[in-house]
Amino acid sequence: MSDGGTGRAARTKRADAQRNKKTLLDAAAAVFIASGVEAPVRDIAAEAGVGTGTIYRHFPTRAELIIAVYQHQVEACAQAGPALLASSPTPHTALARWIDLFVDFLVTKHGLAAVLQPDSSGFDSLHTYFLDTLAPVCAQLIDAAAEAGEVRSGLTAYELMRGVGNLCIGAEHDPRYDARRLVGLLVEGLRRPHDEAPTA
Amino acid sequence: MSDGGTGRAARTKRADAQRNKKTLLDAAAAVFIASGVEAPVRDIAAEAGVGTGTIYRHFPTRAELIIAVYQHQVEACAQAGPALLASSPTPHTALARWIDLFVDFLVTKHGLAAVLQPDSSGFDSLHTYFLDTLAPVCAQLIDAAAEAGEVRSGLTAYELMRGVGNLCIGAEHDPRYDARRLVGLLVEGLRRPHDEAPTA
DNA sequence: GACCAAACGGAACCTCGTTCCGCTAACGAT
DNA sequence: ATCGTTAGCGGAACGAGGTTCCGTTTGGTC
Repeated sequence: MSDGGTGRAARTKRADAQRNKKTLLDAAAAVFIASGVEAPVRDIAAEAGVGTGTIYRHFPTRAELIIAVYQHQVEACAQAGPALLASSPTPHTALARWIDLFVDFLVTKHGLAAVLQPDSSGFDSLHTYFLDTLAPVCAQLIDAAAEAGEVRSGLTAYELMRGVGNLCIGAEHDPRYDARRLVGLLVEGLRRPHDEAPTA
Repeated sequence: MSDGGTGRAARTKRADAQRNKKTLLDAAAAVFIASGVEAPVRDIAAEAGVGTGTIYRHFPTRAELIIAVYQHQVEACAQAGPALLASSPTPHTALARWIDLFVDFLVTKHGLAAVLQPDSSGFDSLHTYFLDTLAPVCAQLIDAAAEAGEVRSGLTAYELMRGVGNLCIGAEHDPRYDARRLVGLLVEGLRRPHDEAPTA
């Protein structure tokens, strides 16, 4: 077989390529922390000590690089959903806590929220990845809360995720704007008034 | 005196300059409707049939042009505040209606909301203009509602405006995302629970 | 050690905001 | 009506950013 010595099943990447990919991810993470997610690709290349072409060989687009950098955290957030549902007193509390997690994540990554929207000039893949990963989890929490009669119905998980994401935009450099508080209000508004009839 | 014939008090602009300014505003408005607020300056220049330099003579920056185009509507929105307060059954209702007005405005202008954030690469003036114009009105409505004991305290008009603006981002090309609904939820969350003590 | 495709680096390209500057023509003075 | 001044104009040029291209380097194989 043409399987490389290191190799698992199929075609293994060349050693320097693997090394570069990791170097790039580390460099990108560092630059994102230092300069925000909107940092120029060239800066990341410089930090990693590679040419710009190398970045594009590994990540077809800036958005893919961002996805790769945050993938683990997004997945961790997704996995926290069921756990919170199990450990929280009520589903609405679980939902609120889970959203807090998400907000903390977004708010601490400079500029990430801003780039989460569809058609943000080629950032569709980012938007899609985040939403595809997290919306199902969110839906599960919403459904649980709805079944418990704690929230109004009619709001989709997609909408809620987008709303929360939007509220987090620009929170990082503006001391006058507290995204957490607004998200809290939104989640509070989601709560079904006691006099309102359940849908189910 | 060096006062022009047409002139009011001081130096009057040349006739062609005034004409071009109006042409530019019209062209910009048309292009914004057709292609969104993010349309390239060159497109606007082309639509108006002038060179790009001409745009910059009249509007030092893209943001200033956008401000000029929407100035009337923003001011109309600001003026609607007191009127709504007078004509609505309760201050919270007035606030909700006024915010609806603002949301309708934002949602119908493709991409406007997205450009309303601070440091959106040189769009600070836009952010400042919108907030300076509308936040005081919003504050008046919030205060009235707070005095009536209808809303929680602690949220600034600035924060609310930014939150609402953020929620409107990207609402225009995404049928799955209804900004109005989310803003409605937010305003609902603002309502003070009946069992909560007033602050004042 | 030689060969070859995978990977690399970075110049080049495109778009977009903004600036610069030589030319045009509006307008007040005569 | 003509002239001179200069506001105003057009669009080339610049810089920044994402992405592509291609000649060169190099890891892996025989």
